[in-house]
Amino acid sequence: MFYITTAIDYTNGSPHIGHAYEKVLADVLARWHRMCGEPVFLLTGVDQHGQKVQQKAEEAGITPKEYADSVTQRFVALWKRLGIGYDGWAATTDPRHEACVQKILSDLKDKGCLYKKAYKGFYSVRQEQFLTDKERGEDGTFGPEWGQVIELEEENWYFNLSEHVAWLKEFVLSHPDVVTPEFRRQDLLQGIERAYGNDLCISRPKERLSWGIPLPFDPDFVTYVWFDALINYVSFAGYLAEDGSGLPDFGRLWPAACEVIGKDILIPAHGIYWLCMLHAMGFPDEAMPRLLVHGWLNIKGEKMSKSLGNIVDPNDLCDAFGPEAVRYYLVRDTKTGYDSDFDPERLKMIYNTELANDIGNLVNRSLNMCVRYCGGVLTTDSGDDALSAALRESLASTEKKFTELMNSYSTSEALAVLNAHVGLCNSYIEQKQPWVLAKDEAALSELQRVLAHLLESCAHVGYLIGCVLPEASVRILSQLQISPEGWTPQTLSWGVLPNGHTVQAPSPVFPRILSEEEKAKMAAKAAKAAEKAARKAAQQG
RNA sequence: CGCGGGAUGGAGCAGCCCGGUAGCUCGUCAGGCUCAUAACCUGAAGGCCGCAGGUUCAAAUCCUGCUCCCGCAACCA
Repeated sequence: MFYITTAIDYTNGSPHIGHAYEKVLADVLARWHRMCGEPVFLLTGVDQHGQKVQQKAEEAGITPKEYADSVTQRFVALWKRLGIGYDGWAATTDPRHEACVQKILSDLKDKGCLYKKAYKGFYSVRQEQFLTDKERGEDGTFGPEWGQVIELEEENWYFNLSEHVAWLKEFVLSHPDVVTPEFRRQDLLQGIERAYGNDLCISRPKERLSWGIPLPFDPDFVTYVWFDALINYVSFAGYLAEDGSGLPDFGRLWPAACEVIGKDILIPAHGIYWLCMLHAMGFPDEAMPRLLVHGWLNIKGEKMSKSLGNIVDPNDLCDAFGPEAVRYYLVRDTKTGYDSDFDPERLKMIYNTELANDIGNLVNRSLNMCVRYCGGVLTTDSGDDALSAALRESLASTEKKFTELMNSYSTSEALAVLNAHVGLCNSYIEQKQPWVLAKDEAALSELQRVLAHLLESCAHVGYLIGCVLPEASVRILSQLQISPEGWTPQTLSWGVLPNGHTVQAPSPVFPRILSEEEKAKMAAKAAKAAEKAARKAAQQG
């Protein structure tokens, strides 16, 4: 079972391109493993509790639940549009989740992992949070942004995090694959060093924050959002679920093969809190999840933020380029684990070159020649030659590399490898010149062989790209008149298109996206080329 | 010396771990082709691989020092 999760998004604002990247990445990986024949469960959702949601709701004059639900709708709509095929939806206001959180809290309290303690410190009334020395200005005072600052003493519940840190360090040291990429694991090890001696406050007094899950053993408090949110990975996998809850069988899913998160929430949330929580709950080392940490999409080298006003709405991109172009761009132009620079011009460039010009055009020209020269009928038993053999070898090694790269989350490199085979096919066409072969009856078998090699390649590429572009994959395969039912990347081998197979006339799978200006430029270029050709023809006679 | 990431032809990146003609995509220029989505193929120009030292027969690659950019430093994907 490949159980993959994403971070659940906080419902205090609209989804942006960064949210979309994480979900697309997870969806691509899920689709890949599903293609490979593994049972897959993709869980995503929303984190609906917490102070910011409560505040936003108050500003809007509605209840926190109403506010969270309205934002949730925007996420759901975007995931639908982007084709995120999730199997479970983790909304933290789901009563089944709340019940699970409360059970876990009770269990931890029974085990002696939780205690109540008074904390005294400076508190900002306006920001509703305790302040530490970090918030002090250079002169040692708290700045005006905090408003009225008072000294406050407050009781809260704490999780004995510090008692699990030694275990955590040992665990992370002895399990190199717990965090991908490796340099993030090093970050985590450093973060762990800073975690010694500090326990985690897991409650908020109700008079300050009412929008949360009440502590089962102390109704004056609600659960701290992270403690609530992290549990989604097990609660929606069926942990401690009632019979008939409709949740999956926990034993089948857990541990998560891949929890996809952003670099900002590795430390301390996932890398420290979450793993220690699981350890406290009694999960053994073998039942710890694996974390895949992705980077950020920056905008022109700058961090995306509301204050800079450079937030990119994925819906606008879908309007302009289509959801699948957005999907392809996100996993193609981002090296998994690292930051990348978001640029709509690059999105368009990559779409036009790799999808429209390379793959799309290859499918189009191959099908067209088959229909035009052979009535759309494929002949696969027409001899062999060195170039064709090389093409078959390229395809086989491409599939092997693609598989390895996808299994190690390297989506960008995997797509590059696939594209390289497409390039070879286009080069093969130039060398074979099927339009010349078609004029020579004696060359019929070679023509048939060339077309068979091209269409077979199109079928394989069209199939494999399905984990990134499910709709385009269907369009390609349906033009090839073939269904990938029963195929897996591991068993895919030469000959999926049988002798005598018939294909249909093509229509562009990836129409080019050009502005009026670019179209004019293209036209000028074409006119120049035509003029030159005419001049040459005149010279020759 | 807080920590980490990065600095490679016009742009974006790979190569660095395991030293030995500097590679890819886009762009530019020239040629070819005409089956195709004004697409495709071939070739060329363009880089003293951030700076300065060192090790070596040989360094983008190893070592030392320095400069600059970006992020993190307990709750923004």
